[in-house]
Amino acid sequence: MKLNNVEKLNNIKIINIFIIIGSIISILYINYICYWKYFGLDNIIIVKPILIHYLPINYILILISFYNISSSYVKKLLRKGFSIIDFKKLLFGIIDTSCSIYCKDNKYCIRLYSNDMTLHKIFSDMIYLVYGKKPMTFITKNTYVTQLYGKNILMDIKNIKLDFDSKLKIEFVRTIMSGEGWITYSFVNSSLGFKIYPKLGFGSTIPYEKLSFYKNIICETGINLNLKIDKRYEKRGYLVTNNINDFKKFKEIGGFIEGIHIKKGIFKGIEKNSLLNLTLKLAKNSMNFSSKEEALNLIKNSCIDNDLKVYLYRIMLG
DNA sequence: ACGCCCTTGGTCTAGTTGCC
DNA sequence: GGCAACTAGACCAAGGGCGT
Repeated sequence: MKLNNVEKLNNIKIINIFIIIGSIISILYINYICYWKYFGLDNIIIVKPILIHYLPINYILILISFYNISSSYVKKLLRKGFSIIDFKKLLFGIIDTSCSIYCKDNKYCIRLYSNDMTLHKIFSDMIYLVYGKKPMTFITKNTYVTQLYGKNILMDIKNIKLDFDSKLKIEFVRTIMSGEGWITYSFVNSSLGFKIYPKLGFGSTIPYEKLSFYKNIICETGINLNLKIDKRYEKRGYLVTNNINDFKKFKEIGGFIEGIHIKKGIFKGIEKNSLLNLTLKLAKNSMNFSSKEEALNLIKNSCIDNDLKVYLYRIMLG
């Protein structure tokens, strides 16, 4: 019997559920023989240290299984009824904006660079779902790299006809924004103190034609990004807005994919959605700070609190 | 004319690319 | 996978438009 890729993903989930149940049973059993069965008996001294030694393994297994089950974005889309063709279009967005293609001797290497594991997991899951290939992810000095050799995959994706219904367009924008989108602040020292100006943008030193293409698609979801040319390079630039209505609209369509973090800069490590939510919160009350440090501390602490809440909420939901 | 604040664009360097 | 060269992804401060 040949399983299709959706069935394989579901089987991985079932295996992980078994690991969790098995781990919980073994923890309960170990606790039972350590603390109840042998409680008060002489051999507790021999039995207890050996068995307790195995306890962390069970907890680690549970954590790994929860992590495996919760690679949720691709599965959420499957549940929403996204087809293989839809996933191919999303892959086009990821490959076209976030990946590099290295070609030599008629071999095509597709590489995704990012220090955010969530994006790698989504990319790998999508490739596996659509083409049945598991890309290899490895760590280099500063970042993770996911790569696969696949001329056929590349040709197939490059030739895909890019037409979207509104549901797919929104996920397309969320996907490319999660890879190449950025959110940050300008800190300006005014007479009233330090003021912060949020910026929501896409890409950097991207060729003009490609920028126009993505500007239009993003615009069709109600988010107006302005095209800025970086004069250091020939017809290259980025998209950016500081209009809070565009931030609101982006939040309305779902914002960045959950779990995507800022790659570098002063906000490195903060979840992009946390900063987006905080920006919308701060926009309601114009805030001045006595120093840049004060502004930075407030932003970072608020985002870390929010990340923690989201994390605890996810654990509660299992 | 003044000053606030949005916009522009130069600069920096960590992350990415191309080659091995 | 490792490494050197290069550039993508911000960062930051000056310019200039606009309201008073």
